[in-house]
Amino acid sequence: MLRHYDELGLLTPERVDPATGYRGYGFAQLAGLHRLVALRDLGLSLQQIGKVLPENPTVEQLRGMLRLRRAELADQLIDDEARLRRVDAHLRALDGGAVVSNLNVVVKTTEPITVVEAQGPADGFGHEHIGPVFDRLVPQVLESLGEHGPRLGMRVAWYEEPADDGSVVVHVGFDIRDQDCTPVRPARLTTLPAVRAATVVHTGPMDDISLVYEALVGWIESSGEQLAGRSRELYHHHDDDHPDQHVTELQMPLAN
Amino acid sequence: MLRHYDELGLLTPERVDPATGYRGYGFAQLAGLHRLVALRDLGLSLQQIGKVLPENPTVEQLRGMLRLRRAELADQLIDDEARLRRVDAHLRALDGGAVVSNLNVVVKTTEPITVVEAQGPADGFGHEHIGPVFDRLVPQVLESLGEHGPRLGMRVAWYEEPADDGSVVVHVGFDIRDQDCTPVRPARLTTLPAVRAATVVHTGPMDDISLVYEALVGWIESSGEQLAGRSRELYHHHDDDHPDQHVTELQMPLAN
DNA sequence: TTGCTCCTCACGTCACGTGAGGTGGC
DNA sequence: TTGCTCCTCACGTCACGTGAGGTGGC
Repeated sequence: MLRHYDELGLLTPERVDPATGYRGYGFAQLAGLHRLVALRDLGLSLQQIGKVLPENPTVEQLRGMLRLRRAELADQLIDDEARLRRVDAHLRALDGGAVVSNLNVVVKTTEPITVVEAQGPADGFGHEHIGPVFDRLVPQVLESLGEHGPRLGMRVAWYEEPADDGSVVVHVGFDIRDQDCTPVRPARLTTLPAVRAATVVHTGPMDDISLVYEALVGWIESSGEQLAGRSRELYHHHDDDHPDQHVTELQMPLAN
Repeated sequence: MLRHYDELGLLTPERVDPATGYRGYGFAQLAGLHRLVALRDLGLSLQQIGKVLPENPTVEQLRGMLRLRRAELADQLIDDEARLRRVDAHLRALDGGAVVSNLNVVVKTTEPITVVEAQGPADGFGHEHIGPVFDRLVPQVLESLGEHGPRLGMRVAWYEEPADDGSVVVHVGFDIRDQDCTPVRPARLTTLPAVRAATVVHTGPMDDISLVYEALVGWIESSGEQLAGRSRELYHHHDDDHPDQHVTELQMPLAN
């Protein structure tokens, strides 16, 4: 440690034997070392310490550095508390005998997505209700673009708040990246904003998706997070001939 | 990031172009990447992740790994909270217009010290009371060792709880490291146990020491720590001809 | 022919810890 | 002569990020 501090010029030995190179420290240096260690124990980097150690700095400089450090520590505490709750959420999910493959919930901030979309009502959330509505809406979107439409990317779906009778308004669209596009009639352009969301990637047929929904909702509750807004489904890869290879991402927006 | 994971064998591309070396990933790999990222976000190392990623591990293994991580995180939270309080204590000391040179309080666990010591009463804590008692006790210790005593190290002093009239029992001794020694009569062998303590190094005459005491007590209070046991004074370097070069360390034991 | 994307090294980050190989004074 | 302490490189840690220099396909 002392060799390291010598090398960085933070604590130069009082004397160095010219023949052997032995470092010799004086009693007067103990206070300097002590201060160095004190600052290091606050989590300051040696570079920062180097700035305030020798040229005795103003109280204002010290205060500024400590305030900065205070803010960093406070942020880190918040992050680590959230991390701890996420670990707990995974542990509880394991104890609950996870139905869906576990340990794959990621909290992330999504990118905004611009989609051409159409909407329509369904009688409920079940696959049997939603599937036919998709089959009706998707052609609507494609037709709205005419001959020279943009190249369509990933399919995306989301749902409005369900009515009292359980019916929901379904939205289906396609990512168009940054291409220009002016869809007609029922179809329209929508930009899904960036959100912080709990996300899961589901591989397999859509029949299972309700289990994934349940698991994700349970995970969010036990992680101390709060749902804020409607879920999104991203169809990264859907080949109708191989439903077991479907790759779907579920995103549930979180408060904050 | 993907290159790094490929190199570590955590996520091998589905296909690599033999001519160009271009990495190609399949949709089926998205779930694996997602799980990897999920585990990384919990703060697990890539090495740990490597152990549970491919060979699908038992729930017990996963639970063990998460429990371990949980404990690490909890410890880290406690440490960081204490660190934050220390930063705050320094900030408050700065605002209070620190009398003694600041930012040099270190919380550390001391080594045990074995000393030959003698004790005697003083009328109070002031330098004027303590000084003469030292002058009387030190020769007592030296005489107790006879001709071939151990080589004496650093001088150490500590104090018993003061009586109602303000008088205190003063202890003075010398570090004998690991040498054997059988002192006679009033002097005796004492081992000061290892303690967690808030410590300050004071450079200069002992007249100032009461200010250092005050500052240290204030710092401890505002750092959220608690005093536990009597202070110690370590006289690292005392040359009577140069009192301004005295190097004294003050140690105040803390709870925990 | 010009961009563009992706490739492979190789080095930097942060605060040391840990050998390897060597040496002066007891 | 044998230990002992201290010395100087040099490399490893951890998860990538960042150039430098190069290349195949549009």
